Amino acid sequence: MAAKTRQKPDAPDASDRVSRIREGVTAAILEHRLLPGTKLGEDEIGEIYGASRTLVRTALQQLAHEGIVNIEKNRGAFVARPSPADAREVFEARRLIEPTIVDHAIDAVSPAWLDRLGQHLAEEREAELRGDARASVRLSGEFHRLVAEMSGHSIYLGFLKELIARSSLIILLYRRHDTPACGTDHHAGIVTAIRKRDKQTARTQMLSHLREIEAELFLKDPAADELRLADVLGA
Amino acid sequence: MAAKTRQKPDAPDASDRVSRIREGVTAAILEHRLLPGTKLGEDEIGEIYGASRTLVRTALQQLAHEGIVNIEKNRGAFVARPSPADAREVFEARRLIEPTIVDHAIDAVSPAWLDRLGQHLAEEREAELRGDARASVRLSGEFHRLVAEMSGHSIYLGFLKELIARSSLIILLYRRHDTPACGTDHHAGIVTAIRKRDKQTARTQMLSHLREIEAELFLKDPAADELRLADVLGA
DNA sequence: CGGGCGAAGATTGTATAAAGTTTCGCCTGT
DNA sequence: ACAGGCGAAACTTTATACAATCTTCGCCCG
Repeated sequence: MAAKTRQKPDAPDASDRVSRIREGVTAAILEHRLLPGTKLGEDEIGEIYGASRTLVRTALQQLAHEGIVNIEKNRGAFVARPSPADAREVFEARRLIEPTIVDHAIDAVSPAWLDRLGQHLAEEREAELRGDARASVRLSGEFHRLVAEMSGHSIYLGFLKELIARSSLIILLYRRHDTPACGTDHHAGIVTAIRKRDKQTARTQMLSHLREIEAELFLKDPAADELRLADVLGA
Repeated sequence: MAAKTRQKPDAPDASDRVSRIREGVTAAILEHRLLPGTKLGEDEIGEIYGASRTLVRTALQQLAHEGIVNIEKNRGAFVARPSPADAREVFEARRLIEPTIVDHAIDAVSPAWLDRLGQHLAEEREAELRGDARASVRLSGEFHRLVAEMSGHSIYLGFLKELIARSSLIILLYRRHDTPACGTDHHAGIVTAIRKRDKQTARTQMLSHLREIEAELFLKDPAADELRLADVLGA
């Protein structure tokens, strides 16, 4: 009895309006269209999405919980600006979690998933050739998320979603050179290892991939973020 | 310039009313006063804390994001009832993260922290002797949280807070025997290893501690939760 | 006597309005 | 000319009112 005729629980963010707002803002941040420190006014966003401030506020609170938005009391919401210390923590956490995620993904491997991964690699290559930096950044993050979804481990997936979003901000703030193409080949190597169900190689590749991304960052003094932001805004 | 005269960022939940609600409900769940499946009506909670529904709603949404409350559309908020699969995921994540946290805690060890740990162990023993099951459950979780705070790793701390809260629900739902005293000695052993700055032993003890907790659980069929809930309610 | 339909009650979702806080410009006084 | 303070505007915060939805209980029909 009590048939589960409710809406599918695995579609937590599909049609409701607050999720549309949340995903819209998230996408803008992940694609580096919204810069750290940008103010996110409630009226402003509400008008864009045709929603009242109540819904906007809900979305912003969720984003704050995910760590990509800071809400300052009586001042409003701003795109987060992770400190170098935050950056180190985020990447340490990723180095801990993602190798394990790859393990699980290999356990759950299936033709459908392999198709999906191959398709994703194609999209990444295409965006690369097109020189579409925004799409490249977004797809680069989505690759890691895809592997996490594949693993079927919902808790790791939730954690990694947060870490990826923060990583996007960190890379924007602290990368040394403009290296948009960093790591496309790495992803291909990881997929190859997954295809072969070679856990050891997959773990190692994921780990070194993350290390290389972090090595590209300049995480020294806490004033660097202001410098970097000035750079971006001046451009 | 721009002196950081804002309210301390490390006191994110001290005086504002929504945090009081959130922490009140969280404490009730952690102490097993609120059972899984219990409905959390907005008016009901609002009246208890003397707050309007707006604030209650905010608090419930935060708790939902932490995974200890489920919000069903047009039906309301309920104390979460983790499935056996959820339980396995939670403990796997803890086995992955907590040994690393202990490592960091040992790096950050100081007399003040050792005092704090010793004091906590004393509280746990006292609650044990007193036979205060609620306090025991709460303190048992707080021990792990304390170690995470000690590590100074804010991301791991955030993740672990979620995992601890869910663990409390899981233990309530799935433990075999009524074993309230499970693991007090384990905690003492971990603290001893921290005192000696013996990372290897500390990691091992933490890992076996978590394994033993999970071994006490009965994570078989998905119908067990209903049985278990009926048990508790009948008492 | 059991099952299904329907209306009333209750509860949540959303919007709007009132209240409090911060910020920024402007004006005055030195 | 410049420092300091006053005041208005804009924004966030909180509360309340309205609309939509679900649940429940009673009643009617089979």
